[in-house]
Amino acid sequence: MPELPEVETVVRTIRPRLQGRQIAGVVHLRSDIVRPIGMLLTDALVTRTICTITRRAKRIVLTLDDRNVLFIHLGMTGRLTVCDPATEIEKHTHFIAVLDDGRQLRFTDPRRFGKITWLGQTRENRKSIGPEPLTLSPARLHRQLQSTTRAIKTALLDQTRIAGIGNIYADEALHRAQIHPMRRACDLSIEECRSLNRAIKYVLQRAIRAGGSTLRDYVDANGQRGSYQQSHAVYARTDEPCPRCKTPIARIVLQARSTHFCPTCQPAST
DNA sequence: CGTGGGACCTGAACGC
DNA sequence: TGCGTTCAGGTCCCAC
Repeated sequence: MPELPEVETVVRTIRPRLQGRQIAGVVHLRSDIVRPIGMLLTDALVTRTICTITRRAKRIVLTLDDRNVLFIHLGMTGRLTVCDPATEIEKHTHFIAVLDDGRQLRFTDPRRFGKITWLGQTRENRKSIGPEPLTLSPARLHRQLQSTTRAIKTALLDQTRIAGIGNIYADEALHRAQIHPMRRACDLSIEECRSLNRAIKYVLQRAIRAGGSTLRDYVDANGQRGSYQQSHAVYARTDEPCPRCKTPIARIVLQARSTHFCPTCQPAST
């Protein structure tokens, strides 16, 4: 569900409620969403203070006062909320941390693609996560795309190449840069990479400003929906007119993911 | 090593 | 009403 802008929005809305709070208790309702598999976080978390809450790609990063680190990945349907203890516990709530102010941090995730990963003091992540798109240079993007013949859309979804872009923002950025999603990544010129880099930053920043895109489940830590879906040019707009040229938006399936583009603005060959 | 395809889950929307 | 199918903001694993 959540891509970089949604995760960033959750982090920004949850930070004032979490930062500096001490963890008073932990409830595991399902331990199989924790990595290492089945680890109980009680001993690691209780009496610890949450120092910082930040984002790395699509992961939420909690740093504790003992310098240990916890990653939270929301998967497709994960929600992280801070609520009053009297609030009814939603179905599919898998983990609760009770805070020293009495409120509760709750992790809810119907599809269970989300995970809470205990990193401890480990600095590096097993599989390297690619560079952050908001601070990426056109030259670096070009380099990241040079080494693969896969479709550019597929390359943008590869989190080891660039981290944080998902199905919505890949389609939106490619439309803005006027690049066909099936073009080979290694065939993009430096000029096209410059344009794509600008487009990626533009859509991600605009989406963050709008609080993300809510198509189904996504809400921020206060339960608020995002509004960027209203600005989508192509995503989930099959057959609607392209906002630039009015050609009906096409939908194809690429890597089992639906892909939306304008056949006129995004030509298959240059 | 790089790549494509299926697997992992639940629930909402739709067609019959 | 009810049942079957399809689809969904994401990775992960496993044959080629």
